[in-house]
Amino acid sequence: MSVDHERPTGTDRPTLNDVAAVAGVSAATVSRVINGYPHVRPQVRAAVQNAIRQTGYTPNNAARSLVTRRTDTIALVVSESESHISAEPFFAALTRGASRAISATDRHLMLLMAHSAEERERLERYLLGGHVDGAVLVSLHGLDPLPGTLLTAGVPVAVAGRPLGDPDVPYADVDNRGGAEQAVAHLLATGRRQIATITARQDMSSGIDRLRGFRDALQAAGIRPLLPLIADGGMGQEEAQQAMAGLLETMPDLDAVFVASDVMALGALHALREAGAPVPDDVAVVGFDDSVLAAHTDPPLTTVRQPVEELGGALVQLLDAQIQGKAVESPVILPTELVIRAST
Amino acid sequence: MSVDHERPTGTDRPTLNDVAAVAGVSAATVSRVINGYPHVRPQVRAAVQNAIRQTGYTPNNAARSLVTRRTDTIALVVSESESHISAEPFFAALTRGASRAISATDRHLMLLMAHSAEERERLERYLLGGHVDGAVLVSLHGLDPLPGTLLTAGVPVAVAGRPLGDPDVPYADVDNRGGAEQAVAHLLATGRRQIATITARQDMSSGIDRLRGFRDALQAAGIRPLLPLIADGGMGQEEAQQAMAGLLETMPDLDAVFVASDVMALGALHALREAGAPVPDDVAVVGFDDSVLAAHTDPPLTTVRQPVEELGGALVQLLDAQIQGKAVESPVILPTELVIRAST
DNA sequence: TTGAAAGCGATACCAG
DNA sequence: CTGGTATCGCTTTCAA
Repeated sequence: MSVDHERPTGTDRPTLNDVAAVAGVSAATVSRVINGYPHVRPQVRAAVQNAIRQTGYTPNNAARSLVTRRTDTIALVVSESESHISAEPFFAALTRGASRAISATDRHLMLLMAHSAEERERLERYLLGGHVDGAVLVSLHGLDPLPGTLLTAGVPVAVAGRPLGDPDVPYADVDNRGGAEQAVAHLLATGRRQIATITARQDMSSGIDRLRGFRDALQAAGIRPLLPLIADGGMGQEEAQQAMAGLLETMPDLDAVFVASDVMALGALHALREAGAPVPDDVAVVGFDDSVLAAHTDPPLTTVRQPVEELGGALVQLLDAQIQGKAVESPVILPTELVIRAST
Repeated sequence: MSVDHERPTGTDRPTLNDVAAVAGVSAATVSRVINGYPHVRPQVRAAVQNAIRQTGYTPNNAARSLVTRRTDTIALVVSESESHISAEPFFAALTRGASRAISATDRHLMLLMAHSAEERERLERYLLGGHVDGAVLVSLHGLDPLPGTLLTAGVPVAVAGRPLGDPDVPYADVDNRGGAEQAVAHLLATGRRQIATITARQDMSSGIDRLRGFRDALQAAGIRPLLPLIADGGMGQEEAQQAMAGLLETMPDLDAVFVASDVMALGALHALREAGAPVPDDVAVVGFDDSVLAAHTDPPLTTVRQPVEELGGALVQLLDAQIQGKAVESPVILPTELVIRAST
């Protein structure tokens, strides 16, 4: 209960030597106990563990990392521009999954967001500086050179979502193509034939793959998707709403639409309501993501659920393999699942 | 392009000495340049900066931290149980705000989530172990002793949301009470008089404060809120829906309801639709949060916007003050704003 | 099985 | 204004 001489911040934390003194052994032995080195007499081990408890010792990460050259830290890198409102649930779930996997291996999660070009540069320097044992990269845009740069510098990398550029970088993704196929198959199974799609931006693999799945499913059913049935929905709800309105005008006998995201599907629902086309009686609607929105739209939205949290875990495993020098089996593609609600 | 002898992870990064050698100065001088120490000749400074660029040098954090006893790292601590879907946008926005503020001071953000009691303990040890310069605590439950523990151990702490326990811990919060008052004032201004509320769980300050604001506003208007007009909405949409149904039964001449969150307000809207009570003609509804949902409900929801991203920034500032030994002005209460839509 | 001692890379004090 | 050097706390040979 000494009150005077309070140092700024826990200056007086016990060190390895303090523990060693209490246990009556050398610092080296304490270190061995802490790191689970096998050849230590049980008695000594016990004594050391006692001393650790008594002193309330915690290893100093900096000192440890200085000599081991490990940081026990994994970076999760998020580009700011992606943190659109609609992407937040995705980001949150991915983070949760990654966090869980990271703590399971007794490491820590550093969250790196670039809010500007300048920070983007700082971020790159940091990652190259050996401050983390690996990096999960989320939401790369177009042909971002970052993964390649890191890999050649020897920094383990795992990318969320199929990267558009280098196909050799380890990545994990949800089965966007398969999900789209499921959605279309479901529409076909319920008797729809004039099926349109509203696509998301085609500069991300998810957008591309969902469109591809759409096409594949129709082709497999012997239907050639008509070009006018493919509308660019941009990213947001409003754009999708306009796209839907456009589709209705061009193709009045349309009976179903597969929309590349739930938020966009919401826009489509609005357009359909305005046009007086009942859902699902006139037009069936399928979204993608199974976001919170989906259960709450009117009518509730049939959509494709993607295992985002698992994706986070898979990405960490991809890093783990690289760190441990094991064979990396990339890509990891996680299955999606159709969630049927009232809109179809 | 040497392929053999690939060391595990960038083992051969340049050090301070390498830079010093290239620049033809001592390591001490290089250090001074890096840390912006003023008394260095411009020429020398330039030479050093050149050498840094040439060598691609990045300071080794571990080594630096070992001697400075700073980590340049701020922890963001999230209790797992809070990461309900409905809380995700809050969490995402807070993180973004904190991240921005943290990088502004050239530090890094460590994201710590406790997924179990065991991990919760590990987390506490970690924080106490001096591995971070400060911790932002999100979503404390009830009377969590963590902030107190950390503070007495000399670890700077900032809590998101008014903590129920120790009132002396530095915290920042949005003006839940004021927001509720605004909401009720708006209802009163539009002629409503039979105003009910559906509260959120009363084990978090946000729930308590929103109810308090509701009461205060009515009292200020000379209306004594009738007890039957206060219904416990628990947390979720379903519970709120039931609560709304109950309210309608007890108080059939109700003309407005203030609901403690948007998700819960959605439940209320459902109940009202089922009861055949048009919104806002029969009953006006106000939510809280201005979440993504709010703009998309039917009708779009009047709600209270809270500056969550700013909250994240404020929390970091609170830590900053403590780290720098300046006076900490806590609490910081950020203003809320009424967003009027079609539900009122 | 254990101890002694040499660093890991950067900072900061003390000379000069 | 700049250089030499002790030091931070821990891991890891090398000997014993």
